[in-house]
Amino acid sequence: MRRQEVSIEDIARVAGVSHSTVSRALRGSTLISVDVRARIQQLAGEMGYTPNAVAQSLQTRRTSTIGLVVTSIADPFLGDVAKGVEEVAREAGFSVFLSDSHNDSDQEMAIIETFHRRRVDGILATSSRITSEYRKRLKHIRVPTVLINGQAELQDDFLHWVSVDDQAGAQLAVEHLLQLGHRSIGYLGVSSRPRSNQQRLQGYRCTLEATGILFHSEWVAIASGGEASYEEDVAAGEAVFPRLLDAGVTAVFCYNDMIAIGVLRACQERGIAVPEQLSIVGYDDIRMTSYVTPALTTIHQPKVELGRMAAHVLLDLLENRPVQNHLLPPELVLRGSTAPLVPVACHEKDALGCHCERREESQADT
Amino acid sequence: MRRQEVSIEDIARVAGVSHSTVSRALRGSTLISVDVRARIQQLAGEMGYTPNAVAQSLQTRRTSTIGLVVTSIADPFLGDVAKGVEEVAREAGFSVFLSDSHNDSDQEMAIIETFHRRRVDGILATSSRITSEYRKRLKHIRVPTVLINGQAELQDDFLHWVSVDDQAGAQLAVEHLLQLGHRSIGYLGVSSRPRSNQQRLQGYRCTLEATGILFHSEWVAIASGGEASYEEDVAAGEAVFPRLLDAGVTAVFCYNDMIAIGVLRACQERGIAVPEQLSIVGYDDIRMTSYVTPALTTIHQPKVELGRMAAHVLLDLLENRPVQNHLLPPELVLRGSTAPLVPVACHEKDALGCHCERREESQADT
DNA sequence: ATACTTTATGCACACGTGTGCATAAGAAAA
DNA sequence: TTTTCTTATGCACACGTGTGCATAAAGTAT
Repeated sequence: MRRQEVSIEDIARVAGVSHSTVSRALRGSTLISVDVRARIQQLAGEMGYTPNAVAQSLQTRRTSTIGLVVTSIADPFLGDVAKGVEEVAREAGFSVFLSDSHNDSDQEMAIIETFHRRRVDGILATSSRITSEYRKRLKHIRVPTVLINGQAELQDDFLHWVSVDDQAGAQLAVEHLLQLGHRSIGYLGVSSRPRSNQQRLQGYRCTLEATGILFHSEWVAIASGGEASYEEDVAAGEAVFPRLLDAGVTAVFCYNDMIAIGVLRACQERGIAVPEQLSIVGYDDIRMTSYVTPALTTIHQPKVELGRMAAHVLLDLLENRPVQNHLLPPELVLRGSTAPLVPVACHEKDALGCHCERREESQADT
Repeated sequence: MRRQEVSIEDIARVAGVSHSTVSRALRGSTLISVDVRARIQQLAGEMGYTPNAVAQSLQTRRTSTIGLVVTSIADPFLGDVAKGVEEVAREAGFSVFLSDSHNDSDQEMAIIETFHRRRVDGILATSSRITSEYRKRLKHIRVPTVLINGQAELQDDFLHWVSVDDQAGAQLAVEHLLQLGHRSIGYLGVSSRPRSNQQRLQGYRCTLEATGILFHSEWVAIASGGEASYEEDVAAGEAVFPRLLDAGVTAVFCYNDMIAIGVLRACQERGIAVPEQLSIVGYDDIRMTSYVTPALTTIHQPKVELGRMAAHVLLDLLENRPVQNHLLPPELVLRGSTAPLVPVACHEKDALGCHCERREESQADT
């Protein structure tokens, strides 16, 4: 039923030569005389020859293929990363296997196993939480691997990585809020992505302390979520935020943009004006941040660049070029969810101050 | 450097049998005696054997691999579709090659060529604009192909497809607006995705005419965009909307959610209250629609389901099962961007009517 | 004991491509 | 003409796996 593909053997038969000659001619070997070479190449075109990459892979022991594991391809953050990866890979003649782990370690290991079975030349994993047996297995199969924004501490020399500097990002966020005059700044984190959460919390804490502000544990709340989905993050932000509010913060730095949107919602429900009464800083700079009201001030992660960089490191690794890990700098993006702190004695800024009194009335529905 | 993988030949040597016996034992063939079978399977585990899928593919002439072409993996719509595809594929033991065409026909053809070279068992293409030479080539290489929300008219019997019913979606949108009392309803479309735009326009027009409303060409505006990116759509909506406004529409049905957000922005700039003064309906139901203000009423496309369904059709095709194309039903999702038309003489609905007076004040910042 | 069936295994080839080595053909040198 | 060197080509094997067929071993029926 399925049409038989034409092989170099078929071309050889028609041209009256051996398959070796055809193979060499098609690869442009100078061993073959120019006229024969030209004739065979033309013939290949006419006969509609398409090289069989599977056979080539078996022979050369290289598949020109990389595996990309993501925690969720429906996550726009990872969509951007994947775009960068695919772009660089394709340019270098590589194809990309994509697989979605649902942020589950077991599934991720199964995916790695499949990739290994398919003899991918290298593996890229995003936001991966690498367990110890996982690491052992990776070490055993010896497939070059690069982690993107990895969620594990890495001391092994066989695992490479490219990440955005979480601590620096947190510092940018907190410094921005400090500069606006805020002194009671909360942090709203998550437990489902332990490492980056830890890093951002660390950056938050250090920056505060460097300014001489004592660390208040009640200013920090960690939402214990499951598999890190979109809707979950919003709900988590919405649910956990009141705790920080009770602690009296005037600004919140959120683990990511979706959490921040959750906080934004909680504020809308309670009639808290953003940014007049509360400043909010998100993290990631997903597209949505430009379109919510108010638009979110956030920390930009270079997502596509992250993917590109990781792919480059992996390709270098495959060519046995020297490589090094990369820590990319995040950037502060100013939008509309942050504003200067209104002084307690508000004699000069009465236009803003008037919001404070009617905090509890502007609530109606639900 | 790279460790040598263990092959069935290696296992055979250790077990003192031939590689054929190992091959059969590992595949659970009853030709091999139970004890030998068990011993070999155990041995394979101990030696860390991982079957070489490349060699298997060469032999069986099946790669258990499908190629997925998307116009942009950074588009959250396609991210969802990809998720559905990957899910079903993996469950069936298939791996997915992902490639991004940037909505460019030439690149898409190049990708198809690569997929063919890699001998994928089947191809899935999303939102693809299939040119005639493209179709010819697909027909020639005879790789089973399923189109997802394809942008071309299809009469060939070798091309299969799964789509969401655009015309029905448009009908839902327009009927909803009619029910709210609107009679001057605009359509804001795009030229970069001709087929679905045409279908939605058609549904819009038919529904209006079925209600006895004449078609006004000045109620329709088509934004002529380039490669269909996110930001472009918003800008297009924002730029083109004034034309419809001048035509006097009280409601707009938009080609997609991003266009609708563009319209929303234009309204904010001009101090037009949504939904009190203008109703807006989007299309796609991307996640963002829940988080903008007001939240967008829109037409939901079952994105993940679309991917799942397409993958199922493709798998059926590969198993030579009878298949049929699918037209999935869209759904209307009611949110906050649509409201009843305020009657010209507004004596009964004064709660809404009062908004009309302060149209021009509610604007402050740039 | 012989002939026939059943069971378990190996041999050899196939899938399509790449490449080291031998060699035939032709050219150049003696 | 013979020898040597160059150039172009084919032979044969390799990559790792699956499978039709032959066959050895063991069991069963005559």
